[in-house]
Amino acid sequence: MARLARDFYARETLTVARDLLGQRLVRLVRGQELAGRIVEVEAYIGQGDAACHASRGRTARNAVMFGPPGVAYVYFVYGMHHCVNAVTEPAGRAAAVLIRAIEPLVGLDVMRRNRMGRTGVELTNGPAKLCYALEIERDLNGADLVSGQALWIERDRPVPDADVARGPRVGVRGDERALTAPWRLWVREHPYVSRARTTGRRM
DNA sequence: CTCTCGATGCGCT
DNA sequence: GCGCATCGAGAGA
Repeated sequence: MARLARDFYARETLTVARDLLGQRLVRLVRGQELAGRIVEVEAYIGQGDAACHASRGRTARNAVMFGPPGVAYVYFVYGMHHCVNAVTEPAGRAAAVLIRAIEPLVGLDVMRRNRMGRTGVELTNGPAKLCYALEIERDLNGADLVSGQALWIERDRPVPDADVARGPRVGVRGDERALTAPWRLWVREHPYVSRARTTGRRM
């Protein structure tokens, strides 16, 4: 399967987010391939987006968002979890797509071990869960998804418009626009989409 | 099923 | 010090 190229990521973030649905996230670890189909994403769009880590300017943590597209932005949050993004738009514009859920396709036995014996949707139905399953940690921050040998995205099965659902992002803080913008995209009715919490979530 | 709450590291104010 | 782009255990219904 063909890897997504640099120009795929260089486009407008919402377009990239929408087109990432259905594609295959691949991780190579200890010679073993782990892969899953992307079924839920969120767009974080530049310094004007109050929920985007880059909204208050460039720092050591968010630096890769300001760089070239097609690079992994991995961050550590809540003192124990990692989340992974694909950097979008031309260098200088800080934006990225958070990968929130995948459907496991390859290496389920390894993912199960990485998830302490959990199975089914619990393997990868959340942004931190999928990072545990695929062994994605901060050493992959800045990894090149286009030419790297540890993490990349392949073209798989595009999702038709009729199957794409949209809504507000999960767990974000910020201004009214950040809380209400429908920049979370997912595959409608897909079982691996993360559980939308009814509390602790602001809209 | 729903909801609450604690864990825990670190970048930023 | 504060507050997180979260998760999972535990309680209650």
